[in-house]
Amino acid sequence: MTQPIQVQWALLRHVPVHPRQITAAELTARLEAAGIKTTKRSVERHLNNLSGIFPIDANDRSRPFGWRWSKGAESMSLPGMDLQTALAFVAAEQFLEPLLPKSTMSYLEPHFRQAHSTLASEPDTFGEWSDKVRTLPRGFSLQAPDVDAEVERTVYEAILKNRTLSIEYKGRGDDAPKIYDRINPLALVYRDPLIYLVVTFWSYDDPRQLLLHRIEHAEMLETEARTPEGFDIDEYIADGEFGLKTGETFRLEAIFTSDAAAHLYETPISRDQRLTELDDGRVRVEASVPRTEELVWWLRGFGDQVEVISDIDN
Amino acid sequence: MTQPIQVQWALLRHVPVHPRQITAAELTARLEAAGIKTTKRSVERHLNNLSGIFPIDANDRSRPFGWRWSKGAESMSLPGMDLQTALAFVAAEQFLEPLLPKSTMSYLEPHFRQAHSTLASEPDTFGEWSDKVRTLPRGFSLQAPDVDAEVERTVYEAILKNRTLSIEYKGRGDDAPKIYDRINPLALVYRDPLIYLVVTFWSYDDPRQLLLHRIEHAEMLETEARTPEGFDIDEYIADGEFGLKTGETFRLEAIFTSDAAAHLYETPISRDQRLTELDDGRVRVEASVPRTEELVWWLRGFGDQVEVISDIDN
DNA sequence: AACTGCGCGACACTTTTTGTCGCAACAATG
DNA sequence: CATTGTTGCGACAAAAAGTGTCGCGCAGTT
Repeated sequence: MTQPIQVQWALLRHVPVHPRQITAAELTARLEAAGIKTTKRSVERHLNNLSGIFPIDANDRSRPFGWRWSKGAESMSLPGMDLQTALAFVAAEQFLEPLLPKSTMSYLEPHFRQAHSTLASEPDTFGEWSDKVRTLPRGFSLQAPDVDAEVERTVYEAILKNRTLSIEYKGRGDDAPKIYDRINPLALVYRDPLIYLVVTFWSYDDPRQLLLHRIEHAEMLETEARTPEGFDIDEYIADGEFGLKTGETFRLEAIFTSDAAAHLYETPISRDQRLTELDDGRVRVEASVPRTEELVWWLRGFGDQVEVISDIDN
Repeated sequence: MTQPIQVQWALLRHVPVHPRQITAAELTARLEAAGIKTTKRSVERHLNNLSGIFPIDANDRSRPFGWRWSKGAESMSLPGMDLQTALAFVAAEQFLEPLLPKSTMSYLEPHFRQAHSTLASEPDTFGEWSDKVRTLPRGFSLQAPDVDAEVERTVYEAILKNRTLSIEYKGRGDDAPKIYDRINPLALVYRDPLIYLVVTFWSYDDPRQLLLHRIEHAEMLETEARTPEGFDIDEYIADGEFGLKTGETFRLEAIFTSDAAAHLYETPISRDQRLTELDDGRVRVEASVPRTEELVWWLRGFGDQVEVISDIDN
């Protein structure tokens, strides 16, 4: 017979979070599949028991009771979070905030909360940890649009299960959403605060991009999605579809003012970067880098603090 | 009497990860403090038991056995990770990779691994999830320096416990590290892939910045650290110490080419942004934004695709 | 009104857990 | 090298918890 803790542990792991739920019978089957043999009755008893210790509860509106983790349930990690991990999470949280839409962040929220409470409960700490940690993201941050949580859930599930979708999509400038039926989700591309869904319509083969936050409603269909022959997300991106054409590697030569060059000592452009201080105090930089839009952007950002010698515009 | 699962759970939470360890006696005390009354013997028995189910083991070299989570122990979260959370972690991982030094990322690693295995074991999935998710970080990415793991651990602990440090620091251009004794760690600032440690030396009051990856060795001392009167990390940053002076909010007016303006429809500069399409197809943008370096950088990045009308240089 | 599926109490039985005691192994000490 | 204090752990009996099975009664549904 399996040890009770094992059973309980398995149960805790198989109970889903709030909106979803699972019946005792289903749980019994899952445990069976995982190699743990029990009866439904025992599962019921365990669940009742555990609900007193962990934030899980039964939804007794649906007749075969639906078990689930309570709404605001904290995440608990094993092994318990240590100080370093907690700080890493705090930094991650601050960096990600402008990069991910709120709804996506909300899934990480329990982990961030756990990090906070770990730091707060660390013995011998003095003063507020939150007065001591800051993140300064580089770059200008734009306002992130919100993604509908339900849409996000459905789309994610469809893409992983390779199913077609029926969606209501409101393009820029459209007054009312249009309905698209039988679209094939191919890939999900996170671009700063935007999430793109790469799809094909119907039985067409040319991939299109949809913005996740413009999808107003989504429904997963039963039909399996069709991926056009030879589609490869990396190739698709490399083709410049997201304005990110990756060119060949070339030798960049530029002269930076000493201020502008300062951080190149800490964070080189490339592994083979060479810095030479010139007589006038400026710094000559040589490095092999791929010819990308991002590079051009980066260099332009310096304004007249940098003089580019090699031909970057191609 | 407390339920056995509660005891076991508490034990699992209090056992530290590999390099650190804890004795059965100490654990008993901790549980006692947490309101769980048991005997050392029971704790021992539980630990022995749990070690068969979870990756925890006893270091039997030290005489009072030291219990700990095994070296490569996977992280296990409760509630179990669902699909959405797993995808959020994957996106987070890809975004953070260029932003955090390796050693910091390594603390998040177990969670990323858990996300991967969640996605891999999701039932009914078709094809590889990793062929379907990509992140395109904006901005040019530089090479991140590595931080010594031991240094990171020590510094983090010292800053949270408000203790002084003794460090060996090798400044840029220095041949050999210099030793600084009795420095007071004040704050930790994450700046893209760099981590700054804001400190004061000795009994001086002016804060200085050290780069974490330039610290070659660190030792936490017993003495309590001294924070200079009135030090506030936010003020310190706002003073422009990290090249991020935050100016007052002003009205930005600029004309973008329609290509460059495209994403402003999705991600506005500010909540009050107003876009007007001009007769020549270009787009006039008006928005209230704080006058920052980052803004100037961002605008310069567009090159001649944008014509700035308001005076941004102050 | 009859039916059906489900939660749950009850029961007898099995397995775990618990506190206590004591022994053997070990480490440090004189 | 004997000694002394500590530590892990086996043993044991009592207490508690977990298990499989059965069947009653409560809600929806037909």
